[in-house]
Amino acid sequence: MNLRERKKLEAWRAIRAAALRLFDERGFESVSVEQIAAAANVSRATFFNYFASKEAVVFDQDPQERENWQAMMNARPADEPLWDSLTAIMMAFNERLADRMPLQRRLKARSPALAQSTQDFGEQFSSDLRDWVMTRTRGQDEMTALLQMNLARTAAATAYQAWQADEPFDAYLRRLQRCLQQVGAGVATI
Amino acid sequence: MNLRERKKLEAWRAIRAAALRLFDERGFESVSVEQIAAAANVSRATFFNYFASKEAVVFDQDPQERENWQAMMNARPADEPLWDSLTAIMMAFNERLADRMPLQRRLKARSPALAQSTQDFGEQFSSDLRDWVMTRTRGQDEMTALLQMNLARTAAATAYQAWQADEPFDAYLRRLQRCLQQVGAGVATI
DNA sequence: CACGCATCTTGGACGCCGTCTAATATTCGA
DNA sequence: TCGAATATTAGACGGCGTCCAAGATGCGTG
Repeated sequence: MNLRERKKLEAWRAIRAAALRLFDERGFESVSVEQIAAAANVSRATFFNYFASKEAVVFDQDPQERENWQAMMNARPADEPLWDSLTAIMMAFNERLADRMPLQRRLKARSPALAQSTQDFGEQFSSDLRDWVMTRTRGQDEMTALLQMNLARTAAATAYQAWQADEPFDAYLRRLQRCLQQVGAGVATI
Repeated sequence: MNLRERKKLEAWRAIRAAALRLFDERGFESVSVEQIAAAANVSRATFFNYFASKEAVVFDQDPQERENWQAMMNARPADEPLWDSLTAIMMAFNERLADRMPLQRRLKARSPALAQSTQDFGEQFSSDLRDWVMTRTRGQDEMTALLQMNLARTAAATAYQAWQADEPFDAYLRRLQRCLQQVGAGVATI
């Protein structure tokens, strides 16, 4: 790793750390990008060099995390049924969010603007997942593959919605597992 | 209906009509809220009195439409399985979008900012749908109800994603039907 | 009709976001 | 060691979304 690359990663982390600290103290909307930049000892322009928006600093993943999940995807055996791969990938991805998700959730609860934001932890992950699914199922029924991928994401979204304020992160994970199973088994009769 | 209420509806429609026309001519980002307001003969402040954001003017539904789908939801028989109700509601809702969805899609295709926006046609609809589902399944397994609702939305999202640029609206509707059926039947093995 | 009241509209100002450019600083490769 | 590639920065800009106080418009009552 270059000195340049090391510095980049360091700057990225400094900005995000400063931003999350300030957001946690004062709330998302009461902190301006200028204040974040100042706290991280960079200029406002540099902030936007690393993050596309103020919301992105809450949702973007550490650049090194990306390599992790990409490796995880590629490690799935090629002959595994797509849905089994998807559930395994989704569970593993979410387990790794144990430390960041509660904070992100607290911020969302306090700030409507952030909650409304379409952005999500999934943004980058979903993009990579889509690529993986597409190469994994090349030549087969494309829409069904797309559908299964979206179903896996919906399972996560539903478990997240059902996550009560006072519950620990584990409760979310257990619900995610249950949602994935339910979806795989077909719609229940209610 | 009051004169006041009639004027309100009229203003809402004038603003939206002007906005969509301008967006279609010049693209979403090249039209400012000021220009929309001017074209609709209202002030900039009035625009924000009717629409919460520039994106909202693309995605919000006509106030009268809302009564339609609410009536449709409440018309479902109480003893119908939830998933059957959801598929019927989702199909009927989407059929009514025949005229607006192609335009909205064209705008999205031309403007990345709009495409990225988390907003959706579903925004208001989903909120009402959620309320309907919650009262409809009161006392039963809440998470499963939530899950089914989200699955129906995912079916629509997937059909939308698979909608090729040159296809007519009907192709989207047919795919939506197929997605709903597939989800109801359980995940296929790929 | 006349009046006061509620609601809607409007201009103007404000803070902040996100983009851009041109100049400067830093690192890299040779 | 030096030129090329890349990162950082200040500053300016347009536009979005919010706010307020003043004026206009429709409403129910006497």
